[in-house]
Amino acid sequence: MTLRAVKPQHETRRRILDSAEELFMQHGFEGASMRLLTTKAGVNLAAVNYHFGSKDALIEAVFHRRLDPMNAARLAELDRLEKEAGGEPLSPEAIIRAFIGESLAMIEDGRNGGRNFVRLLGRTYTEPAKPIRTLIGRMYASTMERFKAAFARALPEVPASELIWRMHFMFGTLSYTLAATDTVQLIAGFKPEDRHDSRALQERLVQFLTAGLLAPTPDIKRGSSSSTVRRAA
Amino acid sequence: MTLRAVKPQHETRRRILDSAEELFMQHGFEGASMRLLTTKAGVNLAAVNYHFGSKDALIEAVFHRRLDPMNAARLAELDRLEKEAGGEPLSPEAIIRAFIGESLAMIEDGRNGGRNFVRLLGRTYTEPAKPIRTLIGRMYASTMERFKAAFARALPEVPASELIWRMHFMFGTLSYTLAATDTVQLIAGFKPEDRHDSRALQERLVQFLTAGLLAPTPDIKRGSSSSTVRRAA
DNA sequence: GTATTATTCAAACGTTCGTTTGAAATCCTG
DNA sequence: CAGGATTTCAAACGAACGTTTGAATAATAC
Repeated sequence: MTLRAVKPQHETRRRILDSAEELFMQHGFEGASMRLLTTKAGVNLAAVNYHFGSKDALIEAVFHRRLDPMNAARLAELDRLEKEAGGEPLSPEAIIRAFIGESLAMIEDGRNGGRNFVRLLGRTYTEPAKPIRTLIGRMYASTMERFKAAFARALPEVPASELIWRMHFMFGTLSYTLAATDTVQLIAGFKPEDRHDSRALQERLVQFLTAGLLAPTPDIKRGSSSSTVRRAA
Repeated sequence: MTLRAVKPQHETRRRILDSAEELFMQHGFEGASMRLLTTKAGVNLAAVNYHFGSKDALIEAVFHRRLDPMNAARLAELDRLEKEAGGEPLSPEAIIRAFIGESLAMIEDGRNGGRNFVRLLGRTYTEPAKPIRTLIGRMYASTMERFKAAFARALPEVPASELIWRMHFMFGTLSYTLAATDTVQLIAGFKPEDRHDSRALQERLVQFLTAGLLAPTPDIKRGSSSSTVRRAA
């Protein structure tokens, strides 16, 4: 009588991960209880402990499922660009696009939960719990090193210490944008149709971040103006 | 025998607020339990409910104590600048300084808990819990409207929709910087002495944000280049 | 078709949560 | 210094938390 389709190998695991992704995003890690989570997934309460071991292990699994491929794609894109450039340093804008492109494309993936994950990710950068912070730090370490090197090659005149701050700022802008664009609305006036248009959002972000990255640094006075920022329009 | 000094009117309230501020920052709102919180404050477990009514009311009180004066100072500074300019629109950089200056100065206030609050604030912008989000939104509404108007006057050539996005990006950079500068370290290489030097941080942020705000917009082609960002150095 | 393994399930575990209670202690006021 | 209001305190409340258990069920292998 039950017309259940063919049951994949680990359908239960996938259902749990999907629900966890969404509920962690909506209520936070502590706020999303096992009972709420398993009920939404349509599985038994004990299923999480059986398949993942613990709630903490489930949190780890949620991040590994999406973040590992995402960072791999970022590195692959950077590799592709560098191969294509044949030894020449890349343009800062191209590096920025390689980094933010992968996460922004996920915003449009409302069906498979990619959008949920991207918002969850943006929130997690400011997560207080230390185990989660170290987990995220470990998962990003190699990717950040590669991009830092790419930026350093593209901007040899910018001191390393300044570059790290600029990358910090850029990452913060992306993080906040992913997390808060359609939740917190401190500034009234957003057109709703803009929120999920990842193409337009990407262009806006690239404009903003590229300009910020290339802003004159107060320390080095190689150009004409030392500290004043020239108007663009 | 007890050599307790003069006990102010509401010493208990203040002690609770200070502990809550720090523990909410370290462990999140749900992770900081009443028992941990009251123990740290050196007060009885029931004191929070007696003085504030509930944990949620305590959270509200934590924000009101600092955020109301902070936003008032932002508006006062903006008023002062506009009076000084006598009808002329302000420079974008000056408006940015008026907005971020108040929160950055707090980073150096390690003794009175201002630093704790600023980090807590940065985290809260991506807080999942809806009551907290609406609370923060309400507390920022009028300030954001005033700054939006100031930016619009300073940048008449930027369309309103673009300006809102740029403000969104700027606020995100500030928020992430406040929250994550000395916690999450995705990019290795920070010099520790830089982290609490609010003066240097302010200059770095102003450079970055001003350049981002003034970046060429793809829509309007008033200047020479349409979309390409000119190198600054 | 039976034996073995993997998964699901309802129930209960001990702990911790935010809150309430009523009496004791302290502080103000007249 | 007496008396009333305010604040503190130890104890307990019911509810919700993550996890464990052992039997029932489903899937797989021989």
